[in-house]
Amino acid sequence: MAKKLLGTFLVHESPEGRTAGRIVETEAYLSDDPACHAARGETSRNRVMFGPPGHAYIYFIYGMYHCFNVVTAPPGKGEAVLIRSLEPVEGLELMQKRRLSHRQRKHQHISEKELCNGPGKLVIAMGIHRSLNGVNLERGDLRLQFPKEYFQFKIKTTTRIGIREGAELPLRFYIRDNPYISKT
DNA sequence: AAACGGATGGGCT
DNA sequence: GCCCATCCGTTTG
Repeated sequence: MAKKLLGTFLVHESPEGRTAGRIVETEAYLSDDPACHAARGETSRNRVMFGPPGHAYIYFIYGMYHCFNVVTAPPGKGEAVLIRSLEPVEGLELMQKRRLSHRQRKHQHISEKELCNGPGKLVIAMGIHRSLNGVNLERGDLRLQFPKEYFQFKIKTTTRIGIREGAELPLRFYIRDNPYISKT
């Protein structure tokens, strides 16, 4: 599913406006994987990971940021895919405004490449709020939209970023040669 | 260009 | 009390 989500569009219709991006980098977190929040059973934080697939799992990290995931396993299993980078497609000015408001030096410009090239960054740029934790991504303001036309790309597989346990597992995927990746 | 440390607070043992 | 699926501004080479 982490590979299958590459190329898919993430769309958010918010009161401020509409933003959209193409998913270009993902990581899988599996039920038997020590880096997975769900690996040691259900808690109040990871509850939606054990719910139906196609819903949003959003969690708070490092005291300042949120990460957005898609639940990808049948109820009870506890698996999700972290969305790590988007290629900005729509609402770039709104993305810019949201990103700048979270910075100290607010006059500086953020390049298109850096708008959504990281899990914390894309959550800010897309205006994804913690209140969207658990929503169905098939319909609603925050949704996944599968592309109407297929286009070819090659998938690069690497190890995941920012974890200790399970760091050797090949569970990070990105579109090869895409310029909007967090780290190559 | 890379390396480093501070910010900042919820989750879990 | 330690850990953490991160980002940013500053320092160093």
